[in-house]
Order: sequence, then structure tokens, then C-alpha cells
Amino acid sequence: MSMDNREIARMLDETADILEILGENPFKVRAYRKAASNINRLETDLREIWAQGRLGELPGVGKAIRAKLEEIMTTGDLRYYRELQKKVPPGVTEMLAIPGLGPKTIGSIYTQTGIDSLEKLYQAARDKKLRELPGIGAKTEYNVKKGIEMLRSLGETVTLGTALPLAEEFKDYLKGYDYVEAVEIVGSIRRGKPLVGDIDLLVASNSENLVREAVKRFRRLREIGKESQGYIAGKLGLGVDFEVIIVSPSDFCLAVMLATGSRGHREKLVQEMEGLDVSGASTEADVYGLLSMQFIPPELREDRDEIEQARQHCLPELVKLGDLRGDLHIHTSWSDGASSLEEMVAAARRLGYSYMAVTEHSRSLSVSRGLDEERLMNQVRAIQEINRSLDDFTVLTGIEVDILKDGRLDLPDEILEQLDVVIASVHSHFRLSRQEQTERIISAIKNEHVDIIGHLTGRLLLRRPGYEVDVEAIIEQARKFRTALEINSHPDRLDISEEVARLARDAGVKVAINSDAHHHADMSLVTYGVLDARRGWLRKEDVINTLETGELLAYLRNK
DNA sequence: GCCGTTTTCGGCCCGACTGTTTTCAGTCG
Repeated sequence: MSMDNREIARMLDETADILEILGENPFKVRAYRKAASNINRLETDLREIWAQGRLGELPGVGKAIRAKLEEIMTTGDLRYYRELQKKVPPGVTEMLAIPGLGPKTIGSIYTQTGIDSLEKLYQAARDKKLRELPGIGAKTEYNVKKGIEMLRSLGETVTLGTALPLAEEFKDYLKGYDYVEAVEIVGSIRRGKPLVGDIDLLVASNSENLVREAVKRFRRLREIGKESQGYIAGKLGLGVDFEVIIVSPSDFCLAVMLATGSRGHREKLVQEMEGLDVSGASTEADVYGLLSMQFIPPELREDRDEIEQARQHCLPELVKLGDLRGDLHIHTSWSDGASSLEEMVAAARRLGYSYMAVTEHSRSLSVSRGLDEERLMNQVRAIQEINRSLDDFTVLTGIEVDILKDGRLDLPDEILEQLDVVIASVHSHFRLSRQEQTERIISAIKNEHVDIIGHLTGRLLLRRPGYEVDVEAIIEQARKFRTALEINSHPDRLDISEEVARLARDAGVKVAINSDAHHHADMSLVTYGVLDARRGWLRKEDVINTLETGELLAYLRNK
């Protein structure tokens, strides 16, 4: 079987997981993780790089990993990885997802008890057996139980960041056949939900048998599941389920609409359609038109009040990717970014931006090589130097300053006031009480130099819930002090969430859609942030980085 | 396991918190 970059990266990452549980040299573990993350971000197919004999040129790929990549290229598998899996079964590495439980503890549990699945671990925790092991007490046992319950509640979902690129590749593949008249991604992916259960594709074709055969030849296919007339389901690489529904071209438009959902939205539509002949409609807009409604963008079809608003023709005009004029949250190799300042500027210009703000971590975040005053001022001078050589692009100075435990900021006001953009973010003390956490963030909001609050809740999808904060109180203060909230676009974060985004909008609080890129390739992740914003009903005027350079600078100065 | 205009060997990201202990290992960002 052939694996794509992301599957190969996944295999290296899982190798790192196992090595970590086995107690291997942490630097070796990190080497595998680094190689995996670099491969994940490649824009070129690894196979192509291999064909050119250039695998060794990839950063983080030395002699040993190159040999493993070559084995994957030629055999489609990796013996080293299979051998490691025999020592540490997949059910054991899954335990790494439990918050507070790390490789050492997992290794010790597994070697001492042989527990090799989340299910068995849960039973052991419930039966109070875990606390009998050395180094594990009642508290850890309780956290294990809670952690597994949290993981269960997530169900069998994957992030949009995993599913969407795969869905698009599938769609493009099927579109290439001349007997396929149209393909559309439908279901929750089309609506831009941050977590999705599977990939749903709708195909318009008069040759449903040929389409099913084509599906079976898709290079990302892993297994075929149910199959029937006009329908085929199964599993793709990365373990993502899919369903393909094939309809005749004349039924396509209405079928797309119904299959896009959500269920609640669809049910209301069907009610509206009763007694109405919509068979002549060739676009979704036509159908909504026949129902005397505005076209409802898929991101809004969540059965909130979109149908009512569409009927009254007062749906907002949602912000679009093309509205973004710049990115206000960027890291470079000055702190923990993987790309140089120059590479990030080049990437921003390729995206057609007019500006970007360099916002490194501040000194308290020493893991990330956070900047102290001196290095920050050196960077400001470097940025001024770059700006002198650019006439159609502005690099803004900035910082992602740490909000300390007591709500003070990690850098003094005299420094912050010299910067164009100040983002304040929480990176520590996640377990404060809701009130303490809220007060801490509010004191950052009140600082006159703080322009944006970064990733407000710190949530990581499928990994950890956000910390407890009083969102309403924060929005109220953000409105009062004219501080914007960030939509952190990383598909694992999408923080603030669509719900909070809509609350912010309704309160008149501005939002910044940022990439938080640590690598030049990650600047394009704003597509996910834009989906989040659209699901939060945001318009262009709600988003500060849709402003032109001059307008933005004026806005920041008036803050 | 990777990397090198300080090095082909010896570094590589470190400090704080948590829960377990009773002086510290493990986890996290």
C-alpha cells in the first residue's frame, strides 16, 4: 500500500510514542517527532523527494530515518515499527492521551500488570487496583478514570484538520473521471465543524457502478465496508471513515442540500418544501430562493436562527478568506518557530497579505526560548531593517506576552508600549479556579497596551478541554477596554470557539483571525480560523485583520 | 537519532507544578 506524507508522519510519531514508553533516550524520541512534524508540513509528496534522491536533505532526517523512509517507500511498511508494536501494543500508546498520565507511568503500568487497552485500564481504576502500584495514588487513579471518560465522550471523531485535506483529495480524485459529472463534500465537513465523524461525498453520475469501482482504486483507501446500489462506505488512511453516495445528475443539487445538513436544518427545510416543486432548481441558491429565503452558507446550517433570519433577508455577510489582509500572530526562529523571520515574511507575501505581526513568546516561557527585553529590542531593530527594504508590505513588531499567574504581564509597560501589536496569552497554571482564571485574564485585558487576548481557553481538541473561564465576564471587559479576542486558527485549537465568537460579535468585541504559525507552511491554517469565524456569524467588519495597513495601525493606536 | 562558521562527539529546551513521597520522579507547556 502506498502511504502519503501524513500517514508516514503518523507512523514516525507512533514510533516515538512507543520509544518513549520504553524509556528510550528522550533526544532520540524527539528526533522522530521532529522528522514527523517536518514531513507533515511538506508541500511536496515524499515519494517525489525520494525519487529525486533528496530524502537526506530534509531537516531532521539523517542516516537512520532516511533508511526507514526508503523502506516505507519500497515496501509500504516499516519493520522497526512493527517490532516495536509487539513490545508496546497500540492500546498502550493510546493511554498517552489521558491527561496527567505520561510515558513513564504508562510503561510501569503495562510492564507490571499487562493492561493493554483503555478499557482494561478503566476497569482497573474503577476497581481501585491502580493505586496498589508504586508511584500511583488515589488522585492519579481518579484522574485516569476521568481522563478515559473524557476520551470516550469525544467518540470516534477526528479534527477537521485531519479530515478536510483527505476529503478534498478524494473529491479531486473522483472529479478526474469523465463519468463523474460533479462531486461535493457534504455533511459536517462542508459545514466546517471542528470535529467530524467521517467524510461524506456526494457524486453525480449516470454510471454508479464505475464510480464504485473508482472509489476502490483511490490510493488512500484502506478498507471497503458496506456497499449497495448508489452507495459505498469504508475507511481511508489515518483511520478516517467515509461514505460516498452516488445520485443521478438531475437529483444532485437537492441531494447536496439535504446531505449537507445539519439534521435540524434539513428537517426544517423539508417542512418548508412541502407542497413545493423544487425539481427545477439547479443550485442551492435557487432552492432557498423558491423558499423565499436568502442563500444560507453551509457554516450557518446548524438549526440556530438561520432559517428565520434568511426568511427576513437579514443574514450577515460572512467574512471570507480573501478579506484577510494580514496575520497578527506569528512565531519565528527567534523563539520556538521553525522558520526564519525572512521565510515567514515571504510566506505572508505569497498569501497576498499586506502585513504580519511578529509575536514571539516572552521570557517566562523558557521552553520556547521566550524573548527578554534585550532580545526583543534586537528583534524590533531587525524588523525595522527589513521594513526599510519593503515598500508593499509591513512587518509589525509585537509580542505574545505571557499572562503570569497573578494577572501581571511578563514584560513591563515601557516595553509593551513600543510595540505595534501586543497579544497576551495564558501558558501556565491551567488549573486555577474559574474566578481566579477569569480575573487573571481580565487584568491583562485592562492593560492599555494589550491589543489581543490569545487562545482564550487553551483548549486542544481531542486532547484537553479549555481552562475554566467566565466567558461573559471576559467579553464584557473586552468590550469596555476595546481588547480584541483571537481566533487561533490551528485546527487543534479553534480558540475562541464559534460559540464564543458569536457572543463576542453580539457584544461588539472585535476578533483577530490568526495562524499562530510556527512554520511558514502553517500560515495557511487561517482557512480553519475563517470557518470558525463564519460558524460564529462574523462579518468582515468584526475582524481587525481585514483592515488595510493604515486602518489597522490607526485602530491599534486608538486602542 | 540529528547536527556542526565553537564540535564528526557531545550536546540537544528548561523550569514549575503535581502527586507521590518524605526528598523527588514524572508531566506539562
